[in-house]
Amino acid sequence: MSPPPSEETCRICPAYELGFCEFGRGLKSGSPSSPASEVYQSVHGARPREIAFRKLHLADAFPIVCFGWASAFTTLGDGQRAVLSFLLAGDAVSAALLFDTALTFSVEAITHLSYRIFKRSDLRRVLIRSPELYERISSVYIEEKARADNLIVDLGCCTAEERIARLIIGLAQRLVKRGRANDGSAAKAALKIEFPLRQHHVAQATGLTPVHVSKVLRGFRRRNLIELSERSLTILDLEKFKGIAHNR
Amino acid sequence: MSPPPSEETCRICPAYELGFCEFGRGLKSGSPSSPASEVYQSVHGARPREIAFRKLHLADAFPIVCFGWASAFTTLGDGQRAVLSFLLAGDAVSAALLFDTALTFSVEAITHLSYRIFKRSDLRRVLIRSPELYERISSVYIEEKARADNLIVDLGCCTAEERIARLIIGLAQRLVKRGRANDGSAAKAALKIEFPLRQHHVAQATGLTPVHVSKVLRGFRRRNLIELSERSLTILDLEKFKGIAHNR
DNA sequence: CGCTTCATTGATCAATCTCAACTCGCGTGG
DNA sequence: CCACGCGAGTTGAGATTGATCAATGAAGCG
Repeated sequence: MSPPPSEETCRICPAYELGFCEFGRGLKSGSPSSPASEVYQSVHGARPREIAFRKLHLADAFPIVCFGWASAFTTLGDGQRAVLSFLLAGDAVSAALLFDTALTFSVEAITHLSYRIFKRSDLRRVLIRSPELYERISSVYIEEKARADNLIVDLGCCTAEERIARLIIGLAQRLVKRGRANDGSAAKAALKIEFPLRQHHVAQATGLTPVHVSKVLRGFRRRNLIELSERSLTILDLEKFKGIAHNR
Repeated sequence: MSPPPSEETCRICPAYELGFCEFGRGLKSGSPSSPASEVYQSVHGARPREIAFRKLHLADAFPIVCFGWASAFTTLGDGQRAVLSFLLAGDAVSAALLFDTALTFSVEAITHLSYRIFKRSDLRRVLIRSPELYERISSVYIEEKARADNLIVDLGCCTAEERIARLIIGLAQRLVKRGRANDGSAAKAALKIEFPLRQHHVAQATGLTPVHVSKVLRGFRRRNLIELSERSLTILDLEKFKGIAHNR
């Protein structure tokens, strides 16, 4: 069932020409000693709905997403899933994997996915010598933690509308930062992004029911706040939409 | 209003005799070069309800709690608070402070609090040379992140009863691990811990209303699951109580 | 002694869930 | 080519959880 790891999927990786990927860019250009050559890395792929990594045990690997979307989730006793975060191209699967072999969650491909696996042991060795890489990894950790804390606040304090709006805006901002969507500042009002998430993904990430997600999204559409079709989403009125997300 | 930093509060720190504190133990004993002496650290205190650290900007500091309980929280636009975690003696305030100067949340003392502030720049320098310290800091990060992820799952999937039970059990386990409460394995059934949290703390940490927390706790007491008085909490039937927490 | 914080309790309200039925599109096997 | 099943989304009715509002009492503290 699992597809052969293919070089091909990785050629369409948006960061292919930059080096390894978003993350690995620093390895290639930055430091004088060019530590990139010391860090073994291999390419892998996964199809939609395939589990790329299972919770626990993951040997000497530090994987980074190069193309596609994935969800990091845990399964509860009754089979219910909780999504901890969505992984986009350029995201490390987990900063914790630099320090520990055990992954604390599972990863499922949402779209076709391609990722590279670096060797943790190599990476750690290089990390000590390369201040630039050290900074890069620090910022991976910091952003990861900040997003987790943010989600805690959302789940603890926000209504369904707010949670969903914040999720969407958060994803949009991450895409904009990576140049995968044009900032609303130019077109002012509208902001269009790819959006391969199903409603059940949104539900699992916001702690809501798929049924309720459907109703809230329909509400957004009826109020002409967003447009949603063909796996892409347009925020029609960015200001007003942010207003919903930042109510409190 | 802020109390003078007092050496005295720190003398009753349970880890006082071990070195600096739970965390600093490794600095003193482990490495041959005894890097402890290189790391500047100062002692501080805070009274109940005092804000020990405010969100953003915190210079060259890496603080560690030596005595007491504190809450790490963020304030929303409307003044509402969300508690991200409770800090116990031996906890670093935030692993992120090793990498970045900005604290992403505020910290309020719940009980009388004493903490030590290490210099991040010193710590980082030592960190590179000392594998033991490196491991220690790694585990701080990993546990911090695991707890955050865990809370996300709780808030996303659990009922009020489950959330509160899980919070209590989580705190009990942390105290047991530090030898601040005797594991239920001996006494089998009951487990008594210090519990300085007010119901509004529990509410902010579980995303519930203080009113509802009161009702749930009363329910626990009426069913003889817990006993709660004088700032201490006893889990009367650990098995049954865990059953409530692990329903899903 | 009076103020503030904390906890409790009941009545009512609102947000979200649950259940169920239905549609649509798509891929598969006959 | 068609029938079928499956996953995804929609919609409505009713149930439930937890929020809100309000009143009260107890405890701690200056």
